[in-house]
Amino acid sequence: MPRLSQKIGVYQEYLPHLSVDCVVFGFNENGLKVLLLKMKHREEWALPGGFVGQDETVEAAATRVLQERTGLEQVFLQQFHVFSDPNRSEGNSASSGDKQAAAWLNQRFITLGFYALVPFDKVKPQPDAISEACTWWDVEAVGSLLIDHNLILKKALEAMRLQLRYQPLGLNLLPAKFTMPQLQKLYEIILGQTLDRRNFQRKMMDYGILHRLEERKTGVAHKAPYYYKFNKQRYKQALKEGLEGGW
Amino acid sequence: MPRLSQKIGVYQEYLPHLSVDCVVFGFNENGLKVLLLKMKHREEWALPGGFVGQDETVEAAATRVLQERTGLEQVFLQQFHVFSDPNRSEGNSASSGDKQAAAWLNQRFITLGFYALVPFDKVKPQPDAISEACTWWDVEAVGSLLIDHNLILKKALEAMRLQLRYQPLGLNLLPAKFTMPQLQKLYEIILGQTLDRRNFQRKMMDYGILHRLEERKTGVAHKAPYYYKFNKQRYKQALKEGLEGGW
DNA sequence: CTTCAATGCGTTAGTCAGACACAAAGTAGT
DNA sequence: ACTACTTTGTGTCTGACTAACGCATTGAAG
Repeated sequence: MPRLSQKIGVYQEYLPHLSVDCVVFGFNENGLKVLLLKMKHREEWALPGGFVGQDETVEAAATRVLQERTGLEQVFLQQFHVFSDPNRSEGNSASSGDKQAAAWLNQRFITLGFYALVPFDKVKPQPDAISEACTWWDVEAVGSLLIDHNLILKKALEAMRLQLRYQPLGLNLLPAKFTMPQLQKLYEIILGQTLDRRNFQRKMMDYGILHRLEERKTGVAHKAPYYYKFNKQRYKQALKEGLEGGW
Repeated sequence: MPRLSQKIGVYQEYLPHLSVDCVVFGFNENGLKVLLLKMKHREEWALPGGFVGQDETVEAAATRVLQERTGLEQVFLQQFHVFSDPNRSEGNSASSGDKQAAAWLNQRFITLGFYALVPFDKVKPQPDAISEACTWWDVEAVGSLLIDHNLILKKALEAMRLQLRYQPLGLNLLPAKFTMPQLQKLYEIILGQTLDRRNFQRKMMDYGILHRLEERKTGVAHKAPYYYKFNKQRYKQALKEGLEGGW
């Protein structure tokens, strides 16, 4: 019975009771987006998720899930919370025809929440075997999600906005060369509020993680903005040490 | 992972591959302390840890571990990181006589890091079944710990100091009534730097989470300081909303 | 009752964020 | 080509907050 053992083998590759869920954020001019999956035979949409291999770090597992859904190799990934309510999957028993699959899916799962920041326009959302769709949703327009995924999304948003206060952001979301208005738009969309153009520029430049190029953007209406790029060394340093003094 | 705060022979009560480790911080006049266990037949000290029950949240598991080691019921507990390097327990195979125990302990473990803030003088450290000692260590004096526990401790310190910037702290570490110098000492010890007495007082009072009592401390040399207590309602509100504006 | 260390309260200078003004640049329409 | 309009680059002002420090008060010790 090679088929059966193969199937069993698939799940045996993973650690039981443990899953990862990824809140994948992207942004375009219309707002902050999150990548969601529509499961077959289910009403609700869900966060892309997966399991942890026997010999894999949880970061690697999340990266793998992300690679499969978005095609992206290098993304900014951050673990932010562990969700472990024993009843979190209440009322969501799996109804697969495959008994092995059903048994696996009906376990109690403790899930590790990750959020990722990805370049919206470089992502080609791809559904997995058990999904019929995989698309971007406006964060504001997300309805009722599977299990506790609404809670996971909410926590991810909080964690990301908090992190924005003391860590730089943008290296993994913007092109190598970008303009100040682009960067500001990113911050505004993530924070959900408008910011003063001039104060924003001063603050960002004072952080010392940006370098202005001589080159200006061409082909745009009105005054051509300068291009900027991140000083990656200082950027990484700021990631470690934080941006603001505090005490 | 030869740390075990539970009885032998009941491993099926726990989820496999998953553990919790608690970095328990306390403080006294001499500095910031961390609670460590000395395992039997082992050189290194270790963080108190345990496993997650089949029907238990990870927070409940950490709380249970803490209760067993410190006797405390209500503590400030915070999850801060998941440690999942497949080789993290490299070179630390369990050598228990109990084969069942050895099999359990030699699993690969993904551990959930929690840090706790507890009132130093109310704790009665108690070793578990497989430990010969459980005592406070000065954070600065901690030597080489079991497995990756030095890394866990380092990450916990970073997470706690970061959290201090935008959340109030002290409710769970200080007596109900305390003086301003006491509170300042706490902050100085946790942050690892001295602070200006007068500016500290102003800043804390401006947060609006403190209430000064009429009562003054008695029996002290020199001028008697006022007692303060936390306004618990505002304190909890500040925990949720954060202390500083940012953007 | 003098000394002394610690506390309570206040003052000043420097820094930073927020709000806004104005000049420069580039496109589009006439 | 000229004007109108929009967007960007830079500077200024004000209020709030932080850091640094001065000084009087308190209470125990000698």
